[in-house]
Formats: sequence, structure tokens, C-alpha cells
Amino acid sequence: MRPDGRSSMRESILAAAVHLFAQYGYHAAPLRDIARIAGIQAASIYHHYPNKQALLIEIMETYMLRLNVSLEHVLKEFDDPLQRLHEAIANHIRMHTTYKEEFFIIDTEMRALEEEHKAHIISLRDKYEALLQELLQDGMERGVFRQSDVKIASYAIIAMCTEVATWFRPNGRLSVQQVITSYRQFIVEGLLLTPGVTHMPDETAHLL
Amino acid sequence: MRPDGRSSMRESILAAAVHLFAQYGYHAAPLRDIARIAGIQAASIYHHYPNKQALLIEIMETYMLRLNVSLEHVLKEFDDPLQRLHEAIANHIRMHTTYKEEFFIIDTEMRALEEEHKAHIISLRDKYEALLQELLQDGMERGVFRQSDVKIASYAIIAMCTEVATWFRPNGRLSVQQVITSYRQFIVEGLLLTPGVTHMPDETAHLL
DNA sequence: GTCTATAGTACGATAGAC
DNA sequence: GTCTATCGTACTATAGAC
Repeated sequence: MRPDGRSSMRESILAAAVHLFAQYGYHAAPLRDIARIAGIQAASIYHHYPNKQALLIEIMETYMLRLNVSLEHVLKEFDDPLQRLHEAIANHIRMHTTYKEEFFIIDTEMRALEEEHKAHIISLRDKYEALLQELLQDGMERGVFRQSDVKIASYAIIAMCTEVATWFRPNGRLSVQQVITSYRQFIVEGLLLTPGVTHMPDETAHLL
Repeated sequence: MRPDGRSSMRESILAAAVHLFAQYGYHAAPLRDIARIAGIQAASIYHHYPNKQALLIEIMETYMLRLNVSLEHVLKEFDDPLQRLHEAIANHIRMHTTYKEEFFIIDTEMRALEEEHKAHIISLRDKYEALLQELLQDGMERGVFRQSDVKIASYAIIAMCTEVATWFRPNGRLSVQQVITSYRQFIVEGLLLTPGVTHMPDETAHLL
């Protein structure tokens, strides 16, 4: 066990990279600073990783894979479209608040990927979009969701739930669960106060 | 008039900066490349702008001001909360598709701002959020919108409508107007197919 | 596995001629 | 207002000792 709680120097380096890439951006984060936080010299990083780009790839690949696995699990676990959507939203927001910096990097540093690696990471992102679109399409076909453009709906949901990683503060005004509840209601029911809505969840009915 | 259609070298330089900042990111876009696109040498940029950072500031300030002015106009022009929201969404998406690269830079290069200038740009962004929150709060108090967390609702709307700038292609599958219509319905009515909804706009009723 | 030393390159910015 | 030439700096990455 290392002083920073990581179990290997390789992990310490990656953790430092996550922190600095998220704070300053990939190009503005010098390897010397990553090394200093990890407690070694810049040259020593090259014993663990072939170059700076490899750090970015490992961060993006690792967490996009985790995100996909977690959504696949939701789709396998549940069948009801509305419950699936509820769980997918909760899963997305939980992942993006728990691994805030990692997903912020995925969201903002796609341009920093060199061309050879970009296609791979984009394919992982496309896979996630496809899974969510499958969920939405199924819900529309089964008459639970309104007929609408599936791609636009998936982009909208992903954009709003991803951006939580930008402003969420673990000790802020709202808990993760409160954020999830608000987003669920907003996505499923919209903003309009519509008399006669029958799907109002009990947990929010008191607000009326 | 210059060969690129800009009316001054100052504008040509800024247009080149917009293009390269959006494509590669602020730190990865060399002044030499900006100069080449503008048709001059890198050193000549310094006759028009004091430094590279000034280019970023001018882009962000100009378009955040335009965005605020346009939303203020919507709030002055309309009174009905639902119509205000419709117009605000349309305005946001129109601005973000028309000035796609400029707003993409505002959205992704906040970290590249040096500390002295960051506060100013953030205050412009905060102003925009406050205007939208005022619209939402008013709509809730007047019983048109559901009671919900105004800040979360504003973040969600801004995030989803801003991200359009990332994927929208002028000659793509969907027109700007189709995107606006889809987003409006999604934001106002949500995904759920709820029997008994009374506020279904005529323009989308045929989808059912 | 980590170090020191440094190669090699690219960048932002300046000086000064025209 | 634009040029050429170049300064000073900072960065990624490598070489080679320990």
C-alpha cells in the first residue's frame, strides 16, 4: 500500500493524471506535475506507461467499459421499460458523481485522443448510446413512452445526466439521491403541470 | 473585404482561432496555424491582439453577451410562461447551431481561461442561468410548470440544448426546426405516454 | 524501479527592418 | 501592418547510472 492509498505506483500515477487532466485539461497538464503528485520523477513514469497518451486512453477505456457493463446489467435485470429507464438514469448519475473526474475527462478530452485511439473510445461511447436507444425504442413499441426521435431523446438524456459531473459537489445542497429523483421526474414527466397525469410517483406527489 | 469574406484582418484572425480552438482545443491550437489560415505570419497577430489568451476571451465574451441579449429579448417580448419557455429553447438551440464552434469553445475551454478573466466569463454564464431560472420560477408560481428544483431544471435544460452544438450537422438528418420541436416536447412533456394529457401541441399530436 | 541529465522539439512572444 | 529572425521557455521522451 502506497502513502496515497493506491496499491501500486501504476495506480498512483493514473490517479494523479485523472486529477490533473480534469483540472487543467490533457494538454495543459505537464507530466512533471503528474509525477510530482505520484511521488516520483517524470522519467520514471515511462517505466509504467509508454507515453502520456497511454494515461488518457487507460482512463477513458476503463470507465467507459464500466459504464457499459453497468447499463447492460440494468437491461438484463429489469424488463419494465419505465423501471429500466429509472434504473438507467440512476446508474448514469451515480457513475458520473462517483467517478466525477474520470467522466469529466471522457466528456471533454475526446479531442486530445490521437486518431489511432479515438475510434476505439468512440465505439465504446456509441455502444452506450445504442444500449440506451434500445431501451427507449422498446419502451415506445410497448406503448410506455411517447413516440419520438430515439436518437434525440438518448442524446438529451445523456447530455443532461452527464453534465451533473460538472456541478455536483459531494457535500453540496443536494444528495446524489435527490439529484436522481429530480432528473427522473424531469425526464419522464417533463416540466408542464398537467392535470390528469396518472403516473405521478408517490414520492413527489406531496410537492403538489 | 478580405479573401475569406471577413471585413478586416482582425476578424480573419478571430475566425481562424474559432475554427482551430473548436477543432483541437485552445492549448493544442498553435498561433502559427491560426496565422497561416488568416494569411499572415504568427508575429503579425500581435499587432491585432496582445496575446493568445485575448483571442479566447474575445470569442467567449462576444457570444455569451449575444446569448444573454437574445434571452433578455425573449423575456421582454413574451409573458406566458409556456410560450417564454418555447421561445427560450428555440433561441438557445438556434444560437448553438448557428454559432456551433463558438459555443462549443465556451462549453469546453473554460479551464483554459487564466484566473483574471475567468470570473468575468463565468459571471456572464451565471447571468444566463439566472434569466432562465427566473423564467422557470415564474412559471411555477403561476401554476404552469410543475414545482421542482429550479436550479436542477435550468442545468438540465441548458445541458441538453447546449450539447446540440456537439452533434448537429447543418446538412444532417434533422433540420434545426425539427431539433427544436423535439427538444421542446421532451422538456415540456417528458418521455412518458400519459393518457389524459391536455396540453399536447397540435404540431405533434399526429405522432400519436 | 527510480534516479539525473539532457536530447529534441515546439511553442508564445519580442525585436527591429521595411 | 506585415515581415524575418530569434529569444526564452516548457514540454515529452530517451539514455544510461544505480
